[in-house]
Amino acid sequence: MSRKPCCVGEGLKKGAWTTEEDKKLISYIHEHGEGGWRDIPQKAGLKRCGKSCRLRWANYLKPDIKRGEFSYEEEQIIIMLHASRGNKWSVIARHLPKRTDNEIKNYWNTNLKKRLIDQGLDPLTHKPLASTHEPATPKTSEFQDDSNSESMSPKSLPLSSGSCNILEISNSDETPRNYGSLSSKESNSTSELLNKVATRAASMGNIISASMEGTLIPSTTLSPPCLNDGLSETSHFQMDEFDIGMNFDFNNSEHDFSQFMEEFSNNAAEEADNIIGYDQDLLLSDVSSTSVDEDGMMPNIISWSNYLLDDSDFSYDTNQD
DNA sequence: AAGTCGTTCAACCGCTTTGTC
DNA sequence: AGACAAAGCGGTTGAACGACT
Repeated sequence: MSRKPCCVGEGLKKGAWTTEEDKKLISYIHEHGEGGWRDIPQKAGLKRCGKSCRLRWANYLKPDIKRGEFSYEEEQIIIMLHASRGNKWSVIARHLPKRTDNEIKNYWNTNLKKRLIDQGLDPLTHKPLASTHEPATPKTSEFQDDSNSESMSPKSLPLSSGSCNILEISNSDETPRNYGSLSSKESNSTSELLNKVATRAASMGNIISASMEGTLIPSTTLSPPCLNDGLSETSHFQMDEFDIGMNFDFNNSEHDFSQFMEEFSNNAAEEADNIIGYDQDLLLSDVSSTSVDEDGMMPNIISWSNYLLDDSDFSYDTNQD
């Protein structure tokens, strides 16, 4: 009665695919279409299990897959979505057309994760490492699993005790990126700055997440999830029970994002300063499936995240030094 | 030149979810 | 409702490669 394992068979090949195998698979799928993976190996003359065929096709051979370097916008979308969704690679992949979840996952683990760590941020929570003295990883929702992978990863270790080496941020990455506003200042106020950054990221993640889920509702008549079209009047943002607690007139500004975020981050940062163990549960309002207005979301995510990481006017109080 | 080490990423593994009968 | 197959998903592995000694 036990279920038949799908990939157990004699003479089944493992490991890297040859071009010959690729050709066979492509040719078969072109002729017969996707699906019926269990039977494909036999019919296509491949000594592979069906699962392996499906993965090879989905992650590599499929014609509409975009490969190669990730753009800056893509990186920021990944960071933003990861802040709100955690390791939901397939969810993140849905917002990066032509990228596979596997590729995003790899890119996160090999690049973005390290970059966050270099910035003194916990890649799990997107909060400053400096402020998380105890491994107070929120044991709720999807972040649990990654905590294990954190401890096992030799690549993600350790920052010099509690100090955030912010001056290295822009140099740790060969690609010129506009992190200058973060890296050009003295490091004494690093913790405070990073707290703000992390708070922003987490809060932005909240907003994006809520926006995608349709739970971001202004107390006025704005209808979710569209952020850009609906914000025609002063909107008071609220997510379920979580009241962001601010009003903003999106029409009355030349720099919507900066002003909104300035006000928003001040609010959030104050709260974060006062509340140790910023309630991560607020970030974890994941839903099983997300219906997203792609047209509405993409420009917003990009511009919002651009603001988050790019804005050279990032408020920074040097008097604290 | 040879050995070591670190990084990357395709592929695998095992579990979960979804669909069908 | 339950059993089963197929597909989806996320964590992990290991081969390949480049940098360094």
